[in-house]
Amino acid sequence: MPTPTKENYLKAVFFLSQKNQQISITALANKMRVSKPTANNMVKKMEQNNWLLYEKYKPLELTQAGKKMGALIVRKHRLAEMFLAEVMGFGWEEVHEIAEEMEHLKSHSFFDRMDEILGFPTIDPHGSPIPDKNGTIPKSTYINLTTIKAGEKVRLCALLKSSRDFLLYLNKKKITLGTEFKVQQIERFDNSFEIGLTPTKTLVLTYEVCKCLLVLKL
Amino acid sequence: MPTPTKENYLKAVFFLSQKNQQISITALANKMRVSKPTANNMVKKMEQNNWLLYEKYKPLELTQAGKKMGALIVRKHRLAEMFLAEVMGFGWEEVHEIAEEMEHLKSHSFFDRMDEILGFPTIDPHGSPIPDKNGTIPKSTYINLTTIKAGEKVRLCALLKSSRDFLLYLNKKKITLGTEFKVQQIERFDNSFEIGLTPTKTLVLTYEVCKCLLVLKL
DNA sequence: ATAATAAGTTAGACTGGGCTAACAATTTTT
DNA sequence: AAAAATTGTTAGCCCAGTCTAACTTATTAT
Repeated sequence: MPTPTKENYLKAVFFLSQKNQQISITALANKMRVSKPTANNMVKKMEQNNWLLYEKYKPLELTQAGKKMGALIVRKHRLAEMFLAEVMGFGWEEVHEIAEEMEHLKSHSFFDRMDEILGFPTIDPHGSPIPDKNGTIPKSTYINLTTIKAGEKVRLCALLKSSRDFLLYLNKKKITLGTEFKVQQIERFDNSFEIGLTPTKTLVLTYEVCKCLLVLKL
Repeated sequence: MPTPTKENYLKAVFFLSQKNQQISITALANKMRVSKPTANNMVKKMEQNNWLLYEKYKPLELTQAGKKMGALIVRKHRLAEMFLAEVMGFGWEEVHEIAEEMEHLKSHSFFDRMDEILGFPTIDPHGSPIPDKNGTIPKSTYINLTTIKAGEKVRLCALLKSSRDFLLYLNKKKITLGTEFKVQQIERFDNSFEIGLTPTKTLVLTYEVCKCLLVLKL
């Protein structure tokens, strides 16, 4: 039985390996906010657990078993988030922190029941995919708002960032998943986007914000 | 922040002090299934945390703070059980094990929301009282089935034991909280109770079983 | 009152998860 | 190619939570 601590390391490697293909011990230490020797030490244990492969000065690489375990932890996290939002009425800015604790619960039936109650959801409240029971992650076809040309209409489908501040910003602007809008103009100087939510309501989004929004063209 | 381990020790002392007024280190060690030195060691730490008072060879005594903390863990446990049963549809024989994990979650808002959704329940699925937010436990007025005389009618209100086997036994006999019945006869030899659930359906309960049933006279 | 039993304690060891300080190995920069 | 910066490792320490073996102190029984 992996401890919550080990699960968190595994999750960290899992997420890092989804973006940076190169994961160093140092990167892991930074992500986990521990010292390098601590990360080093843990990597050796994870290797013994057969979760990953590691050779000195080479990038960490998850094994198949490691990838699956990582995905299953993410599954628990996202199912919990969805349950908290949909069934318990929490806001999308509140669910992450609670799910961070819940993802370490061992009871399978608890998560299975949540899954069932939710109708086997495929995305969490931030639009992130929920891995299935085998650890397979549905491939998303969403595209980044920054790739959209002026004049096009889109629907917001997911976020690349789910920090509390960002989510509260979106709340303030009344932007939720499913919100549809038209890119009216893209400012040359700063790459900011002027978007039209309704015929009368327009909004300016900085490039920083746009980078975090995943949409589908309508 | 107390660790789950410390919380479990506290809970153990809390429960033992509700029955046996005399709680020894040995009793705690047995309850926690650890060695005596381990229990001894932990008691010293709990003393430093101001959860209890202890003098060599004298019984452990919880402080006010310790009692409150213990009650609040029990509160989390029982709220969770109630939520699992009422909202998520788990059977009363399934909830304990899951709640055993959930009681260590730190998120206050999570438990507050459960409480709200459940309509601020005062008992859990086994009829045990749910301590309030101050750690106060509603005093129950239920009486033991064994004190009932033949001929009286009662309603089952709580259980003194919630082991899986016992709960499955009650399921099989179709006995739930709220079930009403009449004590038809008490057998001299073995103190077994013959009870009438409906005019046509009677059942024999051993004394062992009766000891675990708390009822109200009708 | 003494012997037997039970309860509590001490000492020393182990694992998991952390740390710092110092050093070694590899890359990068110049 | 040499110097500088980065990355990884070792050694030694810490705390939490656990153990066993051996010992001390009470309690109970005779």
